[in-house]
Amino acid sequence: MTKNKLAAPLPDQDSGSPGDLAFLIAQVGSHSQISFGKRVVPLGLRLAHVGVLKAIFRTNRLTQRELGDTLGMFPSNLVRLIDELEQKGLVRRGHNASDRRSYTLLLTNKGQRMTSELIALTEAHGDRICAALNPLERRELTQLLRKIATGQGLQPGVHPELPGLKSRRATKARTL
Amino acid sequence: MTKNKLAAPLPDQDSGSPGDLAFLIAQVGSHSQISFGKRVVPLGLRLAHVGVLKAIFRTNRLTQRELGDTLGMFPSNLVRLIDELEQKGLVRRGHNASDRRSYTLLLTNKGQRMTSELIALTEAHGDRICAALNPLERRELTQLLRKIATGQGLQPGVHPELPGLKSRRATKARTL
DNA sequence: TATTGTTATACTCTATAACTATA
DNA sequence: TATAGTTATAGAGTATAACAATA
Repeated sequence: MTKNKLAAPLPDQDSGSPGDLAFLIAQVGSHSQISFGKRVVPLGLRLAHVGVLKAIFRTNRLTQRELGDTLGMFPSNLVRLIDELEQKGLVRRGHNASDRRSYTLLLTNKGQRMTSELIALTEAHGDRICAALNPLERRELTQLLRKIATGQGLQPGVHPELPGLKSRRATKARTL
Repeated sequence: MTKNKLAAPLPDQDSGSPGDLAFLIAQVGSHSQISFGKRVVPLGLRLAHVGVLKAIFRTNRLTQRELGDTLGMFPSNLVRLIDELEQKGLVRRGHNASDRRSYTLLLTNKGQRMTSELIALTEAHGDRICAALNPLERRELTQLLRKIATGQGLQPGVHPELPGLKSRRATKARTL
């Protein structure tokens, strides 16, 4: 039998201090990401796949190396990711006439349809996340977060992954 | 020699749609988390340690099981985390008179000093993250995010970890 | 019989180094 | 000699099952 001696009074904990705000940002952000990750599973994709598809969709004819630099991923890990997307028939490695070492990454037709579907899914997801906010509030939130993002030098469209804690590589990234 | 044929025009990408907002939230949130994680390394801690210390600090005399439920962690993984904190002399496993199977987790004096230091660090961190916002904007942002957080049913003070994608357990969590 | 903390282990993901084929 | 992609593998982190002590 659990005692459950309903412990200790709770100190206040979101007093509106900068620290609490930073935590709140991380908390809501993480929730948004996890929630989206779940929505994408029925399509047979993981979050990482989505990032790659989006990047290929936006910047056409990227090389694997360029894609890795842009997303801050290791080329070695990108290989399997692209392999998987290729096996699903979403991405194609096109041969490069001018440099036979490298491939250019292309979306197949199926890949383009998938990307469209992902965009729709993203909108639906965003709508649920922001359900508590009216249109004006959403615009305000967007502007506030954009200010932070540019202030912090974040690459638009690139989601920094967590384990990058160790040694995130210098990113000669191009802008997406 | 890299060709670097500065590829393809860039479609617009933060048009302010709900999907873009959800992405922006996740992006800024992830950045905040990574950045804080780096700041905590010099103290010899990882992000997970901080979460545990905070939780023990807030709710006194928790049991490992209770802590695990609250944070949504597996008891097995909590063991090593507590081991590490105990080895650093920050946490102590106190014996429980009424149930000799379980321990109650306590902060040592050193652990309390560390927690104070962490709180100061958190404030400094938040201040840097929000550097681009004036006090009024910070209050606005806090309120907007709080609306989302409560709307989404987020546990105050509990940061959902990413890999929970798989099968996050039903949390009989108590409130922190 | 059920529960707390633990151990051992499988699985996934990230990071590093070495190899090949081109340049 | 350097670079693109690949392979193999080390290293974290997360999840699951089984066990000893206690209830």
